Amino acid sequence: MKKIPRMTRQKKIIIDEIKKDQSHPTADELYERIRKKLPRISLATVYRNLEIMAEAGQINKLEVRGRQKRFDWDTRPHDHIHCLQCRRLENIDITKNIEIALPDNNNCGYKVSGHRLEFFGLCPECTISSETNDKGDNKKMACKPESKCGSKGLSDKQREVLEALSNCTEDACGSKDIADATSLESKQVSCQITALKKKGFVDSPVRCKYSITNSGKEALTRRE
Amino acid sequence: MKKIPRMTRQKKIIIDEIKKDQSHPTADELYERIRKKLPRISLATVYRNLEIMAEAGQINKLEVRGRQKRFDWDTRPHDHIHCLQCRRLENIDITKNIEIALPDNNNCGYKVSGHRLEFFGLCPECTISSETNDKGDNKKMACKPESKCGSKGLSDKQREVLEALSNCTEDACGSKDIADATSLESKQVSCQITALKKKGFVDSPVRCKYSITNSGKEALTRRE
DNA sequence: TCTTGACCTGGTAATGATTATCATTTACGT
DNA sequence: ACGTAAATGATAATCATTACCAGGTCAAGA
Repeated sequence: MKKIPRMTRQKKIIIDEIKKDQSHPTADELYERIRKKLPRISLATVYRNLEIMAEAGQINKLEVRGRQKRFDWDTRPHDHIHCLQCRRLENIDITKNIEIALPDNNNCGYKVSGHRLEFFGLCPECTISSETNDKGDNKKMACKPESKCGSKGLSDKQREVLEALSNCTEDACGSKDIADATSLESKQVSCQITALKKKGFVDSPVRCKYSITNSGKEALTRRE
Repeated sequence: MKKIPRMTRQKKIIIDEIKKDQSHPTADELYERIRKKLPRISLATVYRNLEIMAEAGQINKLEVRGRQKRFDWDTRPHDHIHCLQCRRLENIDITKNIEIALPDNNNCGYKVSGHRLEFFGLCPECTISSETNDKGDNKKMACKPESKCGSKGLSDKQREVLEALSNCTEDACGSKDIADATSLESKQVSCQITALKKKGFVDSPVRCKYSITNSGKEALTRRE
Protein backbone atom coordinates (compact mmCIF):
# COMPACT_ATOMS: atom_id res chain seq x y z
CA MET A 1 0.00 0.00 0.00
CA LYS A 2 3.07 2.20 0.01
CA LYS A 3 3.25 4.66 -2.81
CA ILE A 4 6.48 4.77 -4.68
CA PRO A 5 7.38 8.26 -5.83
CA ARG A 6 7.87 8.58 -9.54
CA MET A 7 11.38 8.67 -10.88
CA THR A 8 11.87 11.86 -12.84
CA ARG A 9 14.77 13.38 -14.72
CA GLN A 10 15.22 15.89 -11.92
CA LYS A 11 15.38 13.24 -9.19
CA LYS A 12 17.91 11.23 -11.18
CA ILE A 13 20.19 14.18 -11.69
CA ILE A 14 19.93 15.22 -8.04
CA ILE A 15 20.86 11.81 -6.74
CA ASP A 16 23.67 11.45 -9.28
CA GLU A 17 25.08 14.77 -8.16
CA ILE A 18 25.02 13.75 -4.49
CA LYS A 19 26.69 10.43 -5.18
CA LYS A 20 29.47 12.09 -7.11
CA ASP A 21 31.59 12.88 -4.06
CA GLN A 22 31.79 12.97 -0.30
CA SER A 23 31.15 16.68 0.02
CA HIS A 24 27.83 16.49 1.94
CA PRO A 25 26.38 19.37 -0.07
CA THR A 26 23.66 21.76 1.03
CA ALA A 27 20.49 22.17 -1.01
CA ASP A 28 21.66 25.37 -2.64
CA GLU A 29 25.10 24.00 -3.42
CA LEU A 30 23.39 21.16 -5.22
CA TYR A 31 21.09 23.61 -6.97
CA GLU A 32 24.05 25.57 -8.33
CA ARG A 33 25.78 22.44 -9.57
CA ILE A 34 22.66 20.96 -11.12
CA ARG A 35 21.75 24.19 -12.87
CA LYS A 36 24.73 23.67 -15.18
CA LYS A 37 23.08 20.54 -16.53
CA LEU A 38 19.45 21.44 -16.13
CA PRO A 39 19.26 25.22 -16.21
CA ARG A 40 15.50 25.41 -15.83
CA ILE A 41 15.31 23.41 -12.61
CA SER A 42 13.78 25.21 -9.66
CA LEU A 43 15.31 25.49 -6.22
CA ALA A 44 11.98 24.33 -4.84
CA THR A 45 12.27 21.12 -6.85
CA VAL A 46 15.67 20.44 -5.35
CA TYR A 47 14.38 20.93 -1.82
CA ARG A 48 11.25 18.92 -2.53
CA ASN A 49 13.07 15.95 -3.97
CA LEU A 50 15.76 15.93 -1.32
CA GLU A 51 12.98 15.75 1.25
CA ILE A 52 11.20 12.96 -0.61
CA MET A 53 14.36 10.92 -1.08
CA ALA A 54 15.37 11.37 2.53
CA GLU A 55 11.98 10.14 3.63
CA ALA A 56 12.28 7.14 1.34
CA GLY A 57 15.65 6.33 2.84
CA GLN A 58 17.57 6.80 -0.39
CA ILE A 59 19.70 9.56 1.09
CA ASN A 60 20.39 10.97 4.50
CA LYS A 61 19.41 14.43 5.69
CA LEU A 62 22.02 15.72 8.14
CA GLU A 63 21.01 18.30 10.69
CA VAL A 64 24.39 19.52 11.75
CA ARG A 65 25.58 22.69 13.39
CA GLY A 66 24.90 25.70 11.24
CA ARG A 67 21.85 26.91 9.51
CA GLN A 68 21.77 24.80 6.42
CA LYS A 69 20.98 21.13 6.26
CA ARG A 70 23.36 18.85 4.40
CA PHE A 71 22.74 15.70 2.42
CA ASP A 72 24.66 12.46 2.34
CA TRP A 73 24.31 9.58 -0.09
CA ASP A 74 25.76 7.19 2.48
CA THR A 75 22.82 6.06 4.59
CA ARG A 76 24.85 3.69 6.72
CA PRO A 77 25.26 4.97 10.27
CA HIS A 78 28.42 6.99 10.60
CA ASP A 79 29.59 10.15 12.31
CA HIS A 80 30.93 13.46 11.12
CA ILE A 81 33.45 16.14 11.90
CA HIS A 82 33.21 19.68 10.70
CA CYS A 83 35.39 22.75 10.60
CA LEU A 84 34.24 25.73 12.60
CA GLN A 85 35.98 28.11 10.24
CA CYS A 86 35.34 26.95 6.69
CA ARG A 87 32.29 24.84 7.59
CA ARG A 88 33.36 21.80 5.61
CA LEU A 89 31.86 18.53 6.77
CA GLU A 90 33.60 15.17 6.54
CA ASN A 91 33.02 11.62 7.59
CA ILE A 92 34.93 10.35 10.58
CA ASP A 93 35.52 6.80 11.62
CA ILE A 94 35.67 6.24 15.34
CA THR A 95 34.07 2.85 15.67
CA LYS A 96 37.26 1.39 17.06
CA ASN A 97 37.54 3.88 19.84
CA ILE A 98 34.08 4.17 21.23
CA GLU A 99 30.81 2.42 21.23
CA ILE A 100 27.60 4.33 21.63
CA ALA A 101 25.30 2.49 23.94
CA LEU A 102 21.73 3.32 23.12
CA PRO A 103 20.28 3.59 26.58
CA ASP A 104 17.55 0.98 26.26
CA ASN A 105 17.80 0.53 29.96
CA ASN A 106 17.88 4.26 30.46
CA ASN A 107 16.16 6.03 33.25
CA CYS A 108 14.72 8.79 31.11
CA GLY A 109 11.77 6.77 29.84
CA TYR A 110 12.31 7.75 26.22
CA LYS A 111 11.76 5.37 23.35
CA VAL A 112 15.09 6.08 21.70
CA SER A 113 15.16 5.88 17.93
CA GLY A 114 18.65 7.13 17.19
CA HIS A 115 21.54 9.33 18.06
CA ARG A 116 23.96 11.73 16.49
CA LEU A 117 27.60 12.27 17.29
CA GLU A 118 29.42 15.21 15.83
CA PHE A 119 32.96 16.47 16.36
CA PHE A 120 34.08 19.95 15.51
CA GLY A 121 37.30 21.90 15.34
CA LEU A 122 39.66 23.25 12.73
CA CYS A 123 40.40 21.38 9.54
CA PRO A 124 44.06 20.96 8.54
CA GLU A 125 44.07 23.93 6.15
CA CYS A 126 42.36 26.27 8.57
CA THR A 127 44.68 25.19 11.37
CA ILE A 128 47.68 26.17 9.26
CA SER A 129 46.20 29.47 8.19
CA SER A 130 45.30 30.36 11.76
CA GLU A 131 48.86 29.66 12.88
CA THR A 132 50.63 31.63 10.17
CA ASN A 133 48.31 34.62 10.24
CA ASP A 134 48.51 35.96 13.75
CA LYS A 135 46.79 39.25 12.96
CA GLY A 136 43.16 38.71 12.10
CA ASP A 137 43.14 41.72 9.85
CA ASN A 138 43.75 40.25 6.45
CA LYS A 139 43.34 36.62 7.32
CA LYS A 140 42.50 34.59 4.26
CA MET A 141 40.35 31.51 4.40
CA ALA A 142 42.21 28.42 3.36
CA CYS A 143 39.08 26.85 2.03
CA LYS A 144 35.56 28.10 1.63
CA PRO A 145 34.61 31.32 3.35
CA GLU A 146 32.48 31.05 6.43
CA SER A 147 29.00 32.17 5.63
CA LYS A 148 28.27 33.57 9.05
CA CYS A 149 31.07 36.15 8.97
CA GLY A 150 28.53 38.95 9.24
CA SER A 151 27.77 41.38 6.50
CA LYS A 152 30.92 42.96 5.20
CA GLY A 153 28.84 45.43 3.29
CA LEU A 154 28.48 49.07 4.23
CA SER A 155 25.38 51.10 4.87
CA ASP A 156 25.33 54.63 3.50
CA LYS A 157 26.19 56.21 6.82
CA GLN A 158 28.95 53.73 7.49
CA ARG A 159 30.44 54.45 4.08
CA GLU A 160 30.33 58.19 4.72
CA VAL A 161 32.17 57.84 8.01
CA LEU A 162 34.74 55.50 6.54
CA GLU A 163 35.41 57.89 3.68
CA ALA A 164 35.93 60.74 6.10
CA LEU A 165 38.40 58.65 8.06
CA SER A 166 40.15 57.63 4.88
CA ASN A 167 40.60 61.30 3.92
CA CYS A 168 41.95 62.16 7.34
CA THR A 169 45.47 63.53 7.10
CA GLU A 170 46.42 62.82 10.70
CA ASP A 171 47.18 59.37 11.97
CA ALA A 172 43.90 59.28 13.83
CA CYS A 173 41.07 61.70 14.39
CA GLY A 174 38.26 62.15 16.88
CA SER A 175 34.57 61.84 16.33
CA LYS A 176 34.14 65.63 16.33
CA ASP A 177 36.37 65.91 13.28
CA ILE A 178 34.39 63.23 11.52
CA ALA A 179 31.12 64.89 12.38
CA ASP A 180 32.42 68.12 10.84
CA ALA A 181 33.61 66.33 7.71
CA THR A 182 30.29 64.61 7.17
CA SER A 183 26.64 65.54 7.30
CA LEU A 184 26.18 63.52 10.46
CA GLU A 185 25.89 64.60 14.06
CA SER A 186 28.60 63.51 16.47
CA LYS A 187 26.19 61.17 18.18
CA GLN A 188 25.44 59.36 14.96
CA VAL A 189 29.12 59.22 14.15
CA SER A 190 29.84 57.51 17.43
CA CYS A 191 27.20 54.94 16.68
CA GLN A 192 28.62 54.18 13.25
CA ILE A 193 32.14 53.95 14.62
CA THR A 194 31.02 51.21 16.96
CA ALA A 195 29.50 49.24 14.12
CA LEU A 196 32.60 49.72 11.98
CA LYS A 197 34.91 48.61 14.78
CA LYS A 198 32.91 45.41 15.13
CA LYS A 199 33.43 44.73 11.45
CA GLY A 200 37.16 45.38 11.77
CA PHE A 201 37.10 48.37 9.44
CA VAL A 202 38.06 50.91 12.09
CA ASP A 203 40.71 50.85 14.77
CA SER A 204 41.18 52.94 17.89
CA PRO A 205 44.93 53.44 18.46
CA VAL A 206 44.23 56.00 21.17
CA ARG A 207 41.11 56.38 23.23
CA CYS A 208 38.57 58.49 21.36
CA LYS A 209 40.78 58.63 18.28
CA TYR A 210 40.05 56.46 15.29
CA SER A 211 41.73 55.34 12.13
CA ILE A 212 40.76 53.22 9.17
CA THR A 213 42.20 49.73 8.89
CA ASN A 214 43.43 47.96 5.78
CA SER A 215 40.29 45.89 5.49
CA GLY A 216 38.36 49.11 5.96
CA LYS A 217 40.09 50.62 2.93
CA GLU A 218 39.45 47.47 1.02
CA ALA A 219 35.78 47.57 1.91
CA LEU A 220 35.57 51.15 0.62
CA THR A 221 36.94 50.24 -2.80
CA ARG A 222 34.89 47.11 -3.07
CA ARG A 223 31.75 48.76 -4.43
CA GLU A 224 32.51 52.44 -4.74
CA MET B 1 42.65 44.10 27.85
CA LYS B 2 39.43 42.13 27.67
CA LYS B 3 36.30 44.20 27.79
CA ILE B 4 33.69 43.11 30.23
CA PRO B 5 30.18 43.63 28.96
CA ARG B 6 28.09 45.95 31.06
CA MET B 7 25.60 44.47 33.42
CA THR B 8 22.13 45.76 32.65
CA ARG B 9 18.72 45.09 34.06
CA GLN B 10 17.84 43.15 30.92
CA LYS B 11 20.83 40.84 31.15
CA LYS B 12 20.12 40.09 34.79
CA ILE B 13 16.54 39.16 34.12
CA ILE B 14 17.44 37.00 31.14
CA ILE B 15 20.00 34.98 33.04
CA ASP B 16 17.69 34.66 36.04
CA GLU B 17 14.99 33.31 33.81
CA ILE B 18 17.28 30.70 32.24
CA LYS B 19 18.51 29.51 35.60
CA LYS B 20 15.02 29.04 36.88
CA ASP B 21 14.57 25.56 35.46
CA GLN B 22 15.95 22.86 33.21
CA SER B 23 13.72 23.60 30.27
CA HIS B 24 16.44 24.63 27.79
CA PRO B 25 14.28 27.44 26.44
CA THR B 26 14.45 28.96 22.98
CA ALA B 27 14.99 32.69 22.52
CA ASP B 28 11.35 33.41 21.90
CA GLU B 29 10.18 31.27 24.79
CA LEU B 30 12.42 33.37 27.02
CA TYR B 31 11.11 36.53 25.40
CA GLU B 32 7.53 35.60 26.24
CA ARG B 33 8.38 34.78 29.84
CA ILE B 34 10.48 37.88 30.37
CA ARG B 35 7.88 40.17 28.84
CA LYS B 36 5.71 39.54 31.87
CA LYS B 37 8.29 41.23 34.05
CA LEU B 38 9.73 43.71 31.60
CA PRO B 39 7.04 44.42 29.04
CA ARG B 40 9.09 46.86 27.01
CA ILE B 41 12.00 44.53 26.34
CA SER B 42 12.74 43.84 22.70
CA LEU B 43 13.15 40.41 21.15
CA ALA B 44 16.38 41.69 19.64
CA THR B 45 17.73 42.41 23.11
CA VAL B 46 17.03 38.86 24.15
CA TYR B 47 18.85 37.45 21.14
CA ARG B 48 21.72 39.90 21.53
CA ASN B 49 22.30 39.16 25.19
CA LEU B 50 21.98 35.42 24.80
CA GLU B 51 24.69 35.64 22.16
CA ILE B 52 26.90 37.81 24.35
CA MET B 53 26.51 35.59 27.38
CA ALA B 54 27.13 32.45 25.37
CA GLU B 55 30.33 33.98 24.03
CA ALA B 56 31.40 34.91 27.54
CA GLY B 57 30.82 31.34 28.68
CA GLN B 58 28.08 32.23 31.13
CA ILE B 59 25.53 30.08 29.34
CA ASN B 60 25.56 27.45 26.65
CA LYS B 61 24.07 27.81 23.21
CA LEU B 62 22.75 24.46 22.03
CA GLU B 63 22.50 23.83 18.31
CA VAL B 64 20.26 20.83 18.35
CA ARG B 65 18.02 19.30 15.74
CA GLY B 66 15.26 21.64 14.76
CA ARG B 67 15.26 25.19 13.65
CA GLN B 68 15.53 27.07 16.88
CA LYS B 69 18.57 27.24 19.08
CA ARG B 70 18.16 26.49 22.76
CA PHE B 71 19.97 27.84 25.78
CA ASP B 72 21.29 26.06 28.84
CA TRP B 73 22.55 27.58 32.07
CA ASP B 74 24.59 24.45 32.76
CA THR B 75 27.89 24.96 30.96
CA ARG B 76 29.42 21.74 32.19
CA PRO B 77 29.74 19.19 29.39
CA HIS B 78 26.71 16.96 29.23
CA ASP B 79 24.52 15.39 26.58
CA HIS B 80 20.88 15.70 25.64
CA ILE B 81 17.90 13.73 24.47
CA HIS B 82 14.95 15.21 22.71
CA CYS B 83 11.50 14.15 21.65
CA LEU B 84 10.80 14.06 17.94
CA GLN B 85 7.12 14.77 18.51
CA CYS B 86 6.80 17.43 21.17
CA ARG B 87 10.35 18.75 20.72
CA ARG B 88 11.17 18.88 24.41
CA LEU B 89 14.85 18.70 25.26
CA GLU B 90 16.26 17.13 28.40
CA ASN B 91 19.61 16.35 29.90
CA ILE B 92 20.76 12.76 29.78
CA ASP B 93 23.47 11.11 31.77
CA ILE B 94 25.33 8.38 29.95
CA THR B 95 28.81 8.74 31.38
CA LYS B 96 28.68 5.24 32.78
CA ASN B 97 27.87 3.56 29.54
CA ILE B 98 30.16 5.18 27.05
CA GLU B 99 33.23 7.24 26.85
CA ILE B 100 33.74 9.60 23.98
CA ALA B 101 37.30 9.43 22.84
CA LEU B 102 38.30 12.69 21.30
CA PRO B 103 40.38 11.49 18.43
CA ASP B 104 43.62 13.25 19.25
CA ASN B 105 45.42 10.54 17.40
CA ASN B 106 42.88 10.71 14.63
CA ASN B 107 43.74 10.37 11.01
CA CYS B 108 41.62 13.27 9.85
CA GLY B 109 44.12 15.97 10.77
CA TYR B 110 41.56 18.14 12.52
CA LYS B 111 42.35 20.13 15.64
CA VAL B 112 39.33 18.92 17.55
CA SER B 113 37.80 21.37 19.99
CA GLY B 114 34.69 19.51 21.06
CA HIS B 115 31.89 17.17 20.25
CA ARG B 116 28.18 16.84 20.59
CA LEU B 117 26.15 13.75 21.33
CA GLU B 118 22.42 13.85 20.99
CA PHE B 119 19.83 11.10 21.33
CA PHE B 120 16.33 11.38 19.99
CA GLY B 121 13.11 9.45 20.19
CA LEU B 122 9.72 9.73 21.86
CA CYS B 123 9.33 11.07 25.35
CA PRO B 124 7.23 9.05 27.82
CA GLU B 125 4.07 11.09 27.27
CA CYS B 126 4.31 11.04 23.50
CA THR B 127 5.02 7.30 23.54
CA ILE B 128 1.80 6.70 25.42
CA SER B 129 -0.26 8.99 23.24
CA SER B 130 1.09 7.38 20.07
CA GLU B 131 0.14 3.94 21.38
CA THR B 132 -3.39 4.79 22.45
CA ASN B 133 -4.27 6.91 19.42
CA ASP B 134 -3.84 4.65 16.42
CA LYS B 135 -5.62 6.96 13.98
CA GLY B 136 -3.64 10.10 13.38
CA ASP B 137 -6.76 12.09 12.74
CA ASN B 138 -7.52 13.63 16.08
CA LYS B 139 -4.29 12.76 17.79
CA LYS B 140 -3.62 15.15 20.61
CA MET B 141 -0.14 16.13 21.63
CA ALA B 142 0.67 15.01 25.12
CA CYS B 143 2.98 17.95 25.56
CA LYS B 144 3.81 20.93 23.41
CA PRO B 145 2.72 20.88 19.80
CA GLU B 146 5.37 20.22 17.22
CA SER B 147 6.14 23.42 15.43
CA LYS B 148 7.00 21.82 12.12
CA CYS B 149 3.56 20.31 11.60
CA GLY B 150 3.05 22.40 8.48
CA SER B 151 0.66 25.27 8.23
CA LYS B 152 -2.77 24.23 9.37
CA GLY B 153 -4.19 27.40 7.90
CA LEU B 154 -6.27 27.50 4.76
CA SER B 155 -5.79 29.49 1.61
CA ASP B 156 -8.90 30.99 0.03
CA LYS B 157 -9.15 28.26 -2.59
CA GLN B 158 -8.63 25.53 -0.06
CA ARG B 159 -11.36 26.97 2.13
CA GLU B 160 -13.72 27.13 -0.82
CA VAL B 161 -13.16 23.48 -1.69
CA LEU B 162 -13.49 22.41 1.92
CA GLU B 163 -16.77 24.29 2.28
CA ALA B 164 -18.15 22.64 -0.82
CA LEU B 165 -17.23 19.25 0.59
CA SER B 166 -18.73 20.13 3.92
CA ASN B 167 -22.06 21.03 2.24
CA CYS B 168 -22.05 17.81 0.26
CA THR B 169 -25.10 15.74 1.07
CA GLU B 170 -23.67 12.43 -0.11
CA ASP B 171 -21.06 10.52 1.81
CA ALA B 172 -18.44 11.49 -0.69
CA CYS B 173 -18.41 13.42 -3.93
CA GLY B 174 -16.21 13.67 -6.97
CA SER B 175 -14.17 16.63 -8.09
CA LYS B 176 -16.69 17.44 -10.83
CA ASP B 177 -19.34 18.08 -8.21
CA ILE B 178 -16.92 20.30 -6.31
CA ALA B 179 -15.96 22.19 -9.44
CA ASP B 180 -19.66 22.86 -10.10
CA ALA B 181 -20.26 23.97 -6.54
CA THR B 182 -17.36 26.39 -6.59
CA SER B 183 -15.96 28.93 -8.98
CA LEU B 184 -12.95 26.72 -9.68
CA GLU B 185 -12.06 24.54 -12.64
CA SER B 186 -11.79 20.82 -12.08
CA LYS B 187 -8.02 20.94 -12.51
CA GLN B 188 -7.70 23.51 -9.77
CA VAL B 189 -9.98 21.49 -7.57
CA SER B 190 -7.80 18.41 -8.02
CA CYS B 191 -4.78 20.46 -7.08
CA GLN B 192 -6.41 21.77 -3.91
CA ILE B 193 -7.65 18.30 -2.96
CA THR B 194 -4.09 17.05 -3.03
CA ALA B 195 -2.95 19.82 -0.71
CA LEU B 196 -5.88 19.24 1.63
CA LYS B 197 -5.24 15.50 1.77
CA LYS B 198 -1.66 16.21 2.78
CA LYS B 199 -2.95 18.31 5.65
CA GLY B 200 -5.36 15.57 6.71
CA PHE B 201 -8.44 17.71 6.05
CA VAL B 202 -9.75 15.54 3.24
CA ASP B 203 -10.13 11.80 2.91
CA SER B 204 -10.68 9.57 -0.11
CA PRO B 205 -12.90 6.66 0.95
CA VAL B 206 -13.31 5.60 -2.67
CA ARG B 207 -11.04 6.39 -5.55
CA CYS B 208 -11.90 9.77 -7.01
CA LYS B 209 -14.47 10.40 -4.28
CA TYR B 210 -13.68 12.69 -1.40
CA SER B 211 -15.07 13.60 1.96
CA ILE B 212 -14.14 16.05 4.64
CA THR B 213 -12.47 14.75 7.80
CA ASN B 214 -13.13 15.82 11.35
CA SER B 215 -10.00 17.90 11.48
CA GLY B 216 -11.06 19.40 8.16
CA LYS B 217 -14.36 20.53 9.70
CA GLU B 218 -12.50 21.86 12.66
CA ALA B 219 -10.16 23.82 10.39
CA LEU B 220 -13.17 25.36 8.67
CA THR B 221 -14.68 26.67 11.89
CA ARG B 222 -11.36 27.87 13.23
CA ARG B 223 -11.41 31.25 11.52
CA GLU B 224 -14.66 31.42 9.59
C1' DT C 1 -7.75 5.08 -27.30
C1' DC C 2 -9.39 8.54 -24.47
C1' DT C 3 -10.28 10.42 -19.91
C1' DT C 4 -9.41 11.72 -15.67
C1' DG C 5 -7.26 12.45 -11.71
C1' DA C 6 -2.72 11.88 -9.29
C1' DC C 7 1.69 13.37 -9.20
C1' DC C 8 5.46 16.51 -10.55
C1' DT C 9 7.57 20.90 -11.92
C1' DG C 10 8.97 25.86 -12.08
C1' DG C 11 8.18 30.26 -10.47
C1' DT C 12 7.24 32.92 -6.80
C1' DA C 13 5.18 34.42 -2.39
C1' DA C 14 5.15 33.49 2.38
C1' DT C 15 7.11 31.98 6.63
C1' DG C 16 10.09 31.62 10.67
C1' DA C 17 14.27 32.40 13.00
C1' DT C 18 17.81 35.32 13.37
C1' DT C 19 20.68 39.44 12.52
C1' DA C 20 21.47 44.37 11.16
C1' DT C 21 20.49 49.14 11.45
C1' DC C 22 19.88 53.32 13.86
C1' DA C 23 17.92 56.84 16.99
C1' DT C 24 17.56 56.99 21.79
C1' DT C 25 18.78 55.69 26.44
C1' DT C 26 21.85 53.90 29.99
C1' DA C 27 26.00 52.58 32.52
C1' DC C 28 30.58 53.34 33.68
C1' DG C 29 35.27 55.42 33.99
C1' DT C 30 37.37 59.72 35.15
C1' DA D 1 28.50 65.02 37.51
C1' DC D 2 30.05 64.51 32.66
C1' DG D 3 31.02 62.67 28.45
C1' DT D 4 31.64 58.72 25.75
C1' DA D 5 31.05 54.01 24.52
C1' DA D 6 27.94 50.53 24.81
C1' DA D 7 23.15 48.82 25.26
C1' DT D 8 18.31 49.16 24.10
C1' DG D 9 13.85 49.04 21.43
C1' DA D 10 11.66 49.15 17.22
C1' DT D 11 11.82 47.66 12.91
C1' DA D 12 13.79 46.34 8.41
C1' DA D 13 16.60 43.04 6.20
C1' DT D 14 18.39 38.47 5.52
C1' DC D 15 18.65 33.61 4.98
C1' DA D 16 17.01 28.99 4.56
C1' DT D 17 13.12 26.68 3.87
C1' DT D 18 8.32 25.73 2.80
C1' DA D 19 3.72 26.77 0.70
C1' DC D 20 1.04 27.86 -3.12
C1' DC D 21 -0.57 27.46 -7.65
C1' DA D 22 -0.98 26.96 -12.67
C1' DG D 23 0.55 24.16 -16.14
C1' DG D 24 2.65 19.67 -17.67
C1' DT D 25 3.22 14.47 -17.59
C1' DC D 26 2.05 9.83 -16.52
C1' DA D 27 -0.68 5.75 -15.88
C1' DA D 28 -4.85 3.13 -14.92
C1' DG D 29 -9.54 2.42 -15.98
C1' DA D 30 -13.74 3.32 -19.09
